[in-house]
Order: sequence, then structure tokens, then C-alpha cells
Amino acid sequence: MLTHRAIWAALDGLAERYDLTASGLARKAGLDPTTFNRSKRISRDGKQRWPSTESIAKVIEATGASVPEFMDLLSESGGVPRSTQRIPLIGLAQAGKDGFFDDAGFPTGEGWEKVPFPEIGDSQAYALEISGDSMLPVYRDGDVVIVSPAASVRRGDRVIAKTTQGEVMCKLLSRRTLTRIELASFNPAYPERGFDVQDIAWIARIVWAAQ
Amino acid sequence: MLTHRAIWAALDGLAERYDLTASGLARKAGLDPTTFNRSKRISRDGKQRWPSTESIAKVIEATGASVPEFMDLLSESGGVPRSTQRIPLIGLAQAGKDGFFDDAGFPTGEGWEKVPFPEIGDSQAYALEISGDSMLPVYRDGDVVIVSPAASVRRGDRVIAKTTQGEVMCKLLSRRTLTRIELASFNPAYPERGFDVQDIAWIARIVWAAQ
DNA sequence: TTGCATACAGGAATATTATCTGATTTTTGC
DNA sequence: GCAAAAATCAGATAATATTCCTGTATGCAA
Repeated sequence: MLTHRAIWAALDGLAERYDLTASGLARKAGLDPTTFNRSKRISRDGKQRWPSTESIAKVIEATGASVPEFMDLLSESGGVPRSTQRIPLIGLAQAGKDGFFDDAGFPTGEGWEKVPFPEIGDSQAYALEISGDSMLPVYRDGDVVIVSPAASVRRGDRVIAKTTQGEVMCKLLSRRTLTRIELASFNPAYPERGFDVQDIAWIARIVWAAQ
Repeated sequence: MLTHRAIWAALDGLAERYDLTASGLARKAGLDPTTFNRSKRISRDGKQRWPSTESIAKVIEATGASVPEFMDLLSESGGVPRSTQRIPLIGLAQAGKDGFFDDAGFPTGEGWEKVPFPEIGDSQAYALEISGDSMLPVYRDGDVVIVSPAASVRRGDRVIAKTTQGEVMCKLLSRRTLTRIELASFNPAYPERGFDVQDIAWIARIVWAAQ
């Protein structure tokens, strides 16, 4: 949500990041130094005063900050979901200890590591929507998996493979030698299948799955 | 860069995405229908007129669009770097047909839908690293799952649940009534467990999983 | 301490945006 | 095709943001 509080907090954050005060930021942007005074953020009769879009454009321009950078500042203060999100991470084994969650199940405390999400790291990644029940219980009908054709594939990885015949499969890479590739099914009702390396057109690793 | 042209193009884009006209968008946001008229975007003497920040906040709120979504629209028109990646998507059933992949397994052709990734939509999301084998075959030791405590939870969802005793579990929500919650294990070797609703502190849905 | 620059509160003047109103054009529904 | 509704334009007014001004406080250097 784009709130009055978030906007002003983002402006303050931008000033701080570039080692400026509120008035210094305004002056640098060619605006009157009093434009961003705290005393002017709420008018006498209690109404919220919003900075104009043009003023925001000017301070972004003047500081050399990018628009996404300003968005990040909005997020920190206003609950706007971040574009380049860093999310807290702990191990499931630790999660049962005290001090990691509040009563509503939201993460709290200092014990969390921060990791960037997503880490696709592959501009060629694509998504596949799973259909059918042959991938159960791991993937269900309608699940979406993110596939990275550029990622390296190792034994045990969940993969999408295409045969030279044109068949596309979602499998588990169970064994790979110089000449053979063995692909296991997630669903034990389906048998493992072996291929000659030259019969496989390509194999790509599944990096993420929507649940 | 946040330009006059980009802002107006983003507003037009937002209206189009929600199947509204410029005036319809304004009306929906509780603004005067003429606020976004094209005839008012440049004043008589040639000066640029910018919509106010408050008006932008109102249209984002009214359409239900997120701030990052509006940013995307800004990007498309104004040369602002994109915040959220859009990746190509097709169904697994179609993937076997010709024309979707090149020889190396990279997506090609026109048949792909474009979807934003990630769609966390929850600034409170966090990650858990799975340990142990009790979640096999769905989650393996070392897998990372993204958990959204704000997401709604339904039957069949994969969830993290915490009991009032402090136990944290990764399970499948198999049944939920007003008084009881039944949680199934992914690993058939482990039995299903039932709880009284008041014995469960919180349940949060797993939205993504690293593979 | 004095002089100077900056930050910021508060008020008044100015500039800009939103609203209101009426007319014209376009779209929608029958 | 016709009537009604919506969209748009254009001008005037109301509301709001910015600018300009004064005054006070703070920090810094001589």
C-alpha cells in the first residue's frame, strides 16, 4: 500500500542514504528547502500533505537514485512488497525453539539469516505448468515449476528432459554415465526409464516449484 | 527515470489492464472522472501537469494492483529497469510439441505466456531449510521452502504448522473442520496426525520450494 | 563570544492539481 | 438506428502543494 507514512519515510530514507537532511535533499533537487519540512507533512487541520509526483521525480533524479531503489525504500517503511526481496531464513530444526515466531506465525527476533529471493540467476529460465498425476506426490496437477536450462544438472536433481523423439518428461535424474541416462519417476507406479545419451536432446534442472 | 510521459503511460496501462478508461479509473478511485483527461496532461501554456502522489496511491488501491505492479507499468513505458521478472510459461503437456524449445533447451517461439515471477505478494514471507527425511519424497534434506504466513490455507495445501506445545511441522493439510485439523505426512511411513484447533498456534502455507 | 551556515517551525503568497459545470463526442444497450 | 450512458474537452472554482518570508535553534570556525 502506498501510504502517506510510507512516502515520507521513503523520502527520509533517500536523504539518509545520500547523507543529506530533508532540507538538503530538497535543495539538491532544486526545490525550496522547506518543502519537505516535517512541519508541513500534516496541515494545520490535521490533513495529510503528500509531496507531488514531480517533486519525487526531482529528488530521484537529483540523488541519482533509481526508481527501483526508491521502491525499496518504500518497502522498508510501508509494507510494500519488495522487488528484490531479502527474506529471513532458518532451519526447520531450529524453528521449534522459542524466539523465532510471534503468536501469529510471523518471523521475529534476531536469529534469522537474510537471503535474497528469488535467486533465479538465469535470464533464460522459464515456467512449466504440470498436468496429470504421473509426478505425484511431488508435483500435483496445476503446480508450476521454474526450469533453468543453463543450470548444471547432477544426480538426484529434479529435471525436465526432452528426448530426440520429442517427448518431454519431468523426472528425477537417478544415474548418469558417459553413455547412459537413467530417469526415475516421482510416482512409484511408473517404472524407471533408461536412455542412451544421444537419445536425450537436453536436460534442464527444476530450480523452484510453486506449491 | 520517472518522467511525465512514463507516469501517464503507466496510468493508462493500469486502466487498460483492469479494463477501464482513464475516466473510469479515476471514478473507481473516488476521484473526479476528468482528473486524468488527456486534455489536462499538458496545460494551456505547455507546462506538464503531473498527477498527485495521492491520486496515484488511490488508483493503485482502487484497482487492487500492487505497487510493484505499477512499477512494472512505469518500466514498460519509461525505460525504468524492471523490478519483477516475467518469465515464459507453458503447460507440460504442450512442451512436447514443436516450436517451443531450441536445440539447447532454451525457450523460443511465440507460444509462451508471460507470467511475473516471483509472485510472493507477502512482505512477511520467510524461508525454512528442510532437515531430515520425514518429508520425503516431496522435500529432501537441504531443500528450502518459502512460507507465507499471510496466505490463506486450504485443504490439500502444503503447510508449516506450529503447535501450542512448540512443535513445528511440515505437513499436508488433509482435513480441517471448526474444531479439528488433520495433518498428513508426505512420507507414508509416518502416520497422519490430528489436532484440536486450539492446539495449533498457527498454520502457514508453503508457496515456493527450491528444488 | 561573534559571525555564519544550516535546519526547521510557522505564516502568507503563489503555483499547481482536483473538482465542478456544461457542451460535445463516443460508446453501449436495446 | 436510436436513446442513454459514458467519455472527453474546456473553462471556472476550490483545494492543496510549493515557494517565499520571518524567526528560532543548533553547530562550526575564527
